[in-house]
Amino acid sequence: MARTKQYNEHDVIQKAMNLFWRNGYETTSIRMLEKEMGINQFSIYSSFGSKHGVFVESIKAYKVQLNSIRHKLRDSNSGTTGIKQFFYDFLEFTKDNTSRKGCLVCNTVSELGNNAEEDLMKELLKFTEEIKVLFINNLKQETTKTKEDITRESNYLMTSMLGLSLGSRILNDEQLEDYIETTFKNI
Amino acid sequence: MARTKQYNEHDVIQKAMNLFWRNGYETTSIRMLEKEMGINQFSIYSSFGSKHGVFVESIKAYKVQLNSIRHKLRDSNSGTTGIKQFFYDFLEFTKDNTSRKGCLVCNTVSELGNNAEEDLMKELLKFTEEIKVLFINNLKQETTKTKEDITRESNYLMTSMLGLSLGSRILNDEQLEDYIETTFKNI
DNA sequence: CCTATAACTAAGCAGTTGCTTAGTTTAATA
DNA sequence: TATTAAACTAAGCAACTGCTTAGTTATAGG
Repeated sequence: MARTKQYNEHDVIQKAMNLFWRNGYETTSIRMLEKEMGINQFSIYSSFGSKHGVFVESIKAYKVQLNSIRHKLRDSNSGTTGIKQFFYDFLEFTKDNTSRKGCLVCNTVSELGNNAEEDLMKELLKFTEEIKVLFINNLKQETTKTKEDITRESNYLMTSMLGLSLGSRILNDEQLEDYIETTFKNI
Repeated sequence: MARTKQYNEHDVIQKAMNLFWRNGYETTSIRMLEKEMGINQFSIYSSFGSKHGVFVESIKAYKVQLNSIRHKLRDSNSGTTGIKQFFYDFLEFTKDNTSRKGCLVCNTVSELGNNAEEDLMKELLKFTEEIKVLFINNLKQETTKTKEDITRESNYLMTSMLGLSLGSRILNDEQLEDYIETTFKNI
């Protein structure tokens, strides 16, 4: 016996996520979110509780969006070739007009660092671990690799992704290709 | 015929730099700088003009501080071995008690991204290019490498440093060692 | 010892931050 | 159709932002 919401929570979080992705957490104000999400502050707070709450939901939405390339990696059966393709897929994924905006999770880890709330940081690092597990599974497809190789190379690849994320924001296509091609010469 | 400054501009910038390094640019407020630098806002503004001005001077101070390991790389004559040592030296350089705080330049590029003032971003990217030149000079010491190898691998190493910077803030020593060792396996 | 001038203090500026709340509108149900 | 509870609007809150300025203090040179 009451009014119905005039917005869809999923839709407005998608818009919030894109704003956070472009600007980072701190630089994105509630007023900016209001405009981008197209709803009043009251609605933001009644749906998500706080700016932090909007961000947590945005991170969840980001993970879902990343599933397109994550599942491709999960389902690939070509060892390191599949991982290399994931690196290239990621570059496509982060494209934003002329430039790239990196990985939202990596950007956030970098921006908030030790100042991030513990729960949030835990969630962000869990995400990087999940990617690493996918790397491990693909590395296992390479029959020549020992257990030690796989541990070492998965740490290598995960950290390389951090470099690719920041690199994607400031380097040109040629430099990025050099990076990816050489990265996979070592494994 | 007037009073003398009660502080040394070099000293207070050193303190400001450490605060920016730990917290990032946006999170560091003038009030925090006041406390850390031990001088009044008036003095900050009369010496450096603006918060941005304090930051620019802090970046300069950072570069000087990095000279300790940068000159070691410049003067090394052992090809990729010298570069690998630079990676390890960097880890030592960024140590802050138990954790590491990454590279101030990389952190800033990541935080400010496209929102950075053009001059500042130019200065930051110039810095990464300078490091790349040192990599190139060391790669040239490897007589087997072609010109194309050197271009490709210098782009690779420069981007790998970005990964090391962010990685240093969130990974443990074992993971970082895995990363560095694999990075230099085939180059 | 004066005096002029720069260094300094601390209060205050307008604008922004995340968040709240009093009052109004809407629509599903009785 | 009337009721009622949630959705909504917009004004406002205290705390903070970068920065300024009126007024005080200290000191190098005359």
